[in-house]
Amino acid sequence: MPELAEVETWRRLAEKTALGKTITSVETAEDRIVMDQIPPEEIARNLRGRRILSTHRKGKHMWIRFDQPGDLLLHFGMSGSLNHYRNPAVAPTHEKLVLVLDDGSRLSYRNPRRIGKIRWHEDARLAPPIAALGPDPFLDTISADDLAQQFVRRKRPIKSALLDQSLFAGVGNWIADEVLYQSKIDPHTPCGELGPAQLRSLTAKLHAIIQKAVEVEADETRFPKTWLFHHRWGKQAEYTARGERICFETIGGRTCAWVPERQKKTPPTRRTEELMESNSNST
DNA sequence: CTCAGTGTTCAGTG
DNA sequence: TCACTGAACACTGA
Repeated sequence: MPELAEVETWRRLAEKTALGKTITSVETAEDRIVMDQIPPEEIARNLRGRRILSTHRKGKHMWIRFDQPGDLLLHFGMSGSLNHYRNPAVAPTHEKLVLVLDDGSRLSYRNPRRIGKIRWHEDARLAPPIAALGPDPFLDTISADDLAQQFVRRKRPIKSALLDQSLFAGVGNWIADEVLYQSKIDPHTPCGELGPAQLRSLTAKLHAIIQKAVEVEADETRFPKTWLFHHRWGKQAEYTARGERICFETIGGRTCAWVPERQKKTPPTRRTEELMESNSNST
């Protein structure tokens, strides 16, 4: 499930297993959809003999830097993953790129559904998809005040804005739904109509959820029991741990799982805050 | 057999 | 131009 937390977990895997090692050989698949800009043979030629110096991530993109200029960019799309193993007999299916390291172990990128890209760039930070990314909620702090500025007069539903990588790099469909559920915000709410208390709750939950997901290495079995996540897949799992009914609806072109009973347009917290503000203004 | 899906991009609309 | 929507992409599994 390649959203921010999964990609960060894979970056750490690469960091732990491959840092400082030299690539002795490279195996590539003949796949000109995943490797759409550079032929597999060229990627292999570029990589062979290089030493891995650092690993990086922004949003759902990760890249590896070497002892010579040129970055290897990995994007996982809907179904990709990164694996590390020693025994070639246990190789996963649909491997697209395998880096064989000087200790004999293998760092492997796979992508069964082929929506995802392996690319090469002199400087990944300047590469087209990465350069356009907004703040990453794990690397950067996103403040409620900044959001309030961004959202003035914006009418798109908050659910759709959360999926916008130029606003929240790395947030995907389940993280967006989880944030809205935990901060009790109706996913249809136009961005510009969100109150200050809602924006504070949203930013706090955004950081907390991602922090937790990374902390447990994106292992969903270790996500807190109260999360909507455990109940949002499939059609029959229609109730949260609290017994609330889950609604499935398309918003911003994606299926949104939400709980109308809990996620109201104008929650009590906002009313309270507006009263407090008008009181303090009038005194 | 049909359709939705953890993501991104691009054509099209107002 | 801008803000936004929806289809397309490739494949798997329910």
